[in-house]
Amino acid sequence: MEDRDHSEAGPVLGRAFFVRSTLAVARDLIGCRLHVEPAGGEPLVGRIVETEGYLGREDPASHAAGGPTPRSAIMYGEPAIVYVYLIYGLHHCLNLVTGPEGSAGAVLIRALEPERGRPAMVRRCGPARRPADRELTGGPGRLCRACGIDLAWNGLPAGAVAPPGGPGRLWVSARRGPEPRILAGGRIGVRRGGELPYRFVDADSPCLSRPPVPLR
DNA sequence: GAACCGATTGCCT
DNA sequence: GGCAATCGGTTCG
Repeated sequence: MEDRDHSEAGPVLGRAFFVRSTLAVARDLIGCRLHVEPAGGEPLVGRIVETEGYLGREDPASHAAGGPTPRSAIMYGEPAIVYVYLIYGLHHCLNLVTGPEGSAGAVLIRALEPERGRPAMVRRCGPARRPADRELTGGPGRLCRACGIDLAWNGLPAGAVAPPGGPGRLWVSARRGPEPRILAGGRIGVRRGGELPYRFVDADSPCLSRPPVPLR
């Protein structure tokens, strides 16, 4: 079947998917779909096209480097938990905890292709008239803004029922459709550990925050 | 307590 | 290409 309908969501990915090695999860998330249902808002779906793996204690670029702190403790916990932090006092970044408890791995979701709820994303974007997809969800801060993700989402289990009074719910569904052309390259914006090939992109996506960074 | 910093973005020259 | 914005977390005294 060449023209299958890919609009139907694949199975929801659970603990078994996220408990694997951080880099395997980061790579396999490319082409999967992120579903976000903010409390009282409309459902949003985006195709994941850019991720970065952050290993645990031994990864100098990770918040988990050098042992747990109050902020990074969540990375040392169970996989499939949402880790959100504020960067530069301005932007939020969405991560999913990976690997077995104690390994402190996480995958940063860096870019999406909007598939559902685009008008709501544009509304959160502010006064810009006709933003391109890349301006909406191409970049970790941008995609959080588009989806309404902030610190209130920190600690939420992906796939769980929305807790009363909580920010909403969020989950990831398995890849459907053609196999993406996945490229690995250097991570963006990190001071130490940037030369490691821990960033994964769908090479054919127009929504990447930056082009693939080749490693020499 | 105070100082410093960052897994970013948008606007400036 | 440069750089300011802005604040929670971390570190240091």
